[in-house]
Amino acid sequence: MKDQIDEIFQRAKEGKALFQDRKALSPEYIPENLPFRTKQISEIAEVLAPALHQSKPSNLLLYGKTGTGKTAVARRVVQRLADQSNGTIQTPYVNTRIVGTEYRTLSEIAAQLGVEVPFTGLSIGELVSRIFKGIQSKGANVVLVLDEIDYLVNSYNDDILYEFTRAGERITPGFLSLIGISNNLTFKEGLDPRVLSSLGEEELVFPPYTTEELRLILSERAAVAFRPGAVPEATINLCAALAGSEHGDARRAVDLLRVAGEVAEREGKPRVDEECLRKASDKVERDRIQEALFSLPLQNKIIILAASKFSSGSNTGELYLAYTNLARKSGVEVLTQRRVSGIIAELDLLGLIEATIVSKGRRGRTKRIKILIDDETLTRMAKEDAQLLDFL
DNA sequence: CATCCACAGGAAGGACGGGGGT
DNA sequence: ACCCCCGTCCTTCCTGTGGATG
Repeated sequence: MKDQIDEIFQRAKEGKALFQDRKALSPEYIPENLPFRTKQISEIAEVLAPALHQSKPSNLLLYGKTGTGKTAVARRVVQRLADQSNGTIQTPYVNTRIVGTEYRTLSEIAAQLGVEVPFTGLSIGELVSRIFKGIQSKGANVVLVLDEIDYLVNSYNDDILYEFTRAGERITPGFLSLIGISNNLTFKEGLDPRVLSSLGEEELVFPPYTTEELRLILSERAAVAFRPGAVPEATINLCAALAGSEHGDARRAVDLLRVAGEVAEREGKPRVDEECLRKASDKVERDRIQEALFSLPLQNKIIILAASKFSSGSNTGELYLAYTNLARKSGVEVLTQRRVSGIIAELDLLGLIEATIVSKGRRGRTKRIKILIDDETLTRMAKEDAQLLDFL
């Protein structure tokens, strides 16, 4: 018994020695140095520079896949701009996908500008005019960063962008410039031409990091985050390779390294070896699935359970029938096939099931559906929900 | 080689709940 | 008190379609 206790404490002591600054691997951390992005940084800085002598900078559009440094670069440059302006320039930042809706995007902007608005109840138009009024009354200059702007445009429309791109007419002494960040290279297609020509005054593309670049980024971060020698080079290489094969996403690479460190810590290993990394890779994926699964609405859960009855996969018609039975049995309202078809598409997007369109010629066209979740996880999900207990 | 199945998935709109302004 | 707005889920109605089959 004594040995066991000592062992745990010993692990904790060693584990503590593994990390020296864990924050350096957190998703919000913006490193002092942003490698391989000097060109983008200076271009953005040049576009924004006129702001410091009171003239409106061009609007700017940043493109690039997730984890290519768009957000970090934009935030860093904009923050410096705000610092240099002695408080004359405000730089609100909103990630439209994270806040979720048009309304919340606007109220978040308002909040960051110090404009008080109720968190619901107003019309979009009212919110927009309050924001403009607020800016106007303070005589402020604003450089607004809208992250994942493609989400906003695709889920809603470009009305908000239209308002902001013609803000010049409504804010007379100051200005409002827009930096849009998009993961999607084709999102411009759905844009109103007037918005496009204004928003796209300047454009900048962020290419994915190569495996070699990821390797350098990771070792730089590791040097800050971990005690010297805690992360062997082979681990860094593997981590870069894993993330590199998935479109050069630096955020994911860093996240993976952090989890690997936590695994090593928990297991009391003296260093973060390749095995830790592989375990971390599994864990990240499992966590993602579990998170998505457990937070599903009831109907979606029932559909997943219905899908799980077909061990070799099913199609939309079959699944709908099974779902209907299941829902009836538990006294839950039965949705239409159209809705179920929509939910199937959502579940596919979440990676919880795999749905591929197949054509069976004269016997129609449907989706071949397979669940990607093991029974054990599924059972745990059903146990969480009182209404689903019967299905076990 | 046209046909026709079994759906896919877009468009519009409705019910409902949370919350305004005046 | 009354009417308005938004977001979330759904429904209804609809047009579109890959390819085995007759």
